[in-house]
Amino acid sequence: MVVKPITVYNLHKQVVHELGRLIVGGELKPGENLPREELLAEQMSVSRSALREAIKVLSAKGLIESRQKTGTRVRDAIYWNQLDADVLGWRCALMPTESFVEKLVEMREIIEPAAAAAAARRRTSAQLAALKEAYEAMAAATDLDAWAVADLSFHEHLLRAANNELMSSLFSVIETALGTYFRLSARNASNFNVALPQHLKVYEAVQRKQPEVARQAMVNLVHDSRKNIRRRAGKPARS
Amino acid sequence: MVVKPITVYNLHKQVVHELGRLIVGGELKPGENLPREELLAEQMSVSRSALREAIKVLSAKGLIESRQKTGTRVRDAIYWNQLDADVLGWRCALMPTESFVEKLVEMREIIEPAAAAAAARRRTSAQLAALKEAYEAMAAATDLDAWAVADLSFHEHLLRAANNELMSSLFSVIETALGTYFRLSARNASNFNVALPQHLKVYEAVQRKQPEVARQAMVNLVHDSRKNIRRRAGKPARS
DNA sequence: AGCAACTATTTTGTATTATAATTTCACTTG
DNA sequence: CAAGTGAAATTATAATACAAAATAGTTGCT
Repeated sequence: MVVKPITVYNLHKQVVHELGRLIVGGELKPGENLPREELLAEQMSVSRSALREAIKVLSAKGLIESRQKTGTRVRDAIYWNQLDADVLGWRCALMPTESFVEKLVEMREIIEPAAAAAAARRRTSAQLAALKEAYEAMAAATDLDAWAVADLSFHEHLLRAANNELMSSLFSVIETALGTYFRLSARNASNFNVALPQHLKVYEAVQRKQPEVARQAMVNLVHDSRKNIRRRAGKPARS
Repeated sequence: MVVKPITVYNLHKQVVHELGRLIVGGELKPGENLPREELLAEQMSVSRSALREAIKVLSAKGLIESRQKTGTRVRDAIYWNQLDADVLGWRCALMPTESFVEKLVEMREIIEPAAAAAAARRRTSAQLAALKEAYEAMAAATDLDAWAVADLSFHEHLLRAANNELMSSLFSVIETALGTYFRLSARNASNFNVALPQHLKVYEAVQRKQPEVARQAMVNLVHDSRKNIRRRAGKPARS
């Protein structure tokens, strides 16, 4: 049985990730110049064409800036597209400071209650049904993995029910980034489903179209889950 | 007097915008294939190299997907990077539906009160000084333009004072997008500064480090400004 | 000496061509 | 009819040449 073909064959993507990590990881500092294209291409053993495709992508993400004669230089961090999935991913993987986790959690705490309220106002019956299904999967979960999957599904369906693609897009980016720290929001294997009643309250408020009730229920939910995250993230983040 | 040199000289960027607009504007529908590179390059009068660089950028934005033999096809809208500044910009320029403006405004109403609260907790004295300066510029404004500039500056400094780059990045994207509809949030030339007292309340709460007061003041502010936006955007959005 | 105009140089931007890799699809063969 | 086989189409990569822009240096003029 063959493991996998994986002749990557998207050289420019590899280059994007390699350079992206160097920049976000701080090995290439803002203001610094990249080697000129011909050299860099040789150093990375790719053609200038492939390298340039990568450079354009990184420019689009705001990480670098090219000018003739001057060369290609790393831009200051304030210009980076912080909400780009790649940029955020590199940041999480390479600079997992406790303060940054806090920022991600803060974003989640801002979005989710608002989304719950919006969902309570605007959810369709089909979206409600999907949310119910996710909740029931959570209730039926007997192990941590099943719970985690259902939990994520619940929140995704809730966000979708808010009927604002900007909101769900933001949530998905944030959630993916947070996922790199802790696969699940549950405390441990034994009492993973302590948050079930809180999810029920959110669901019921959305079902009954009570925005403020839904918001408050979600505030309580994320407030409790923050405590868990603190406990789990505290040690590794400090190291 | 020469107007400007502007030998654009970033062909791939032009191509990005041209194709991006076609896709987001709906002229190229999801599932549809672009002409193959050689043809498309000829149609747009650019080299295949420049075209490919553009294609890579659009792929990074989630708008298209290339595969050998199959070709390059437009992806479904759920995969688009909705929070990308370009994508959002095209969306605003090409599909200015009233419902989409509502979504943008909703995002703003979620972020800004949260940012005000965070700023009240974490602002440095330097950030407070910058905020004060922006407020004073608003107070001193004698015409609409000056007011608008100072207003934007106030909100930007507030967001920066929240010390969460994800939050300020999101705000900047949203604000830019909203800017395409109405250059300013003021009602009209005569009473453009009615919101001045509300801004003062926000500033004072931030100064005194009262998060909940700051949040509530900002809620009131954005709530009022929403009414203005409705009045200004109502007509053109419906047409 | 100082300033302006020109020139040379360096680096990215664009174009062109050739070849490789991948995937689909039709076709063949057992 | 199934499984493999090969041809064709399209993107992926590479290599090369030249154009444009911006900087730095140089020259020449006052």
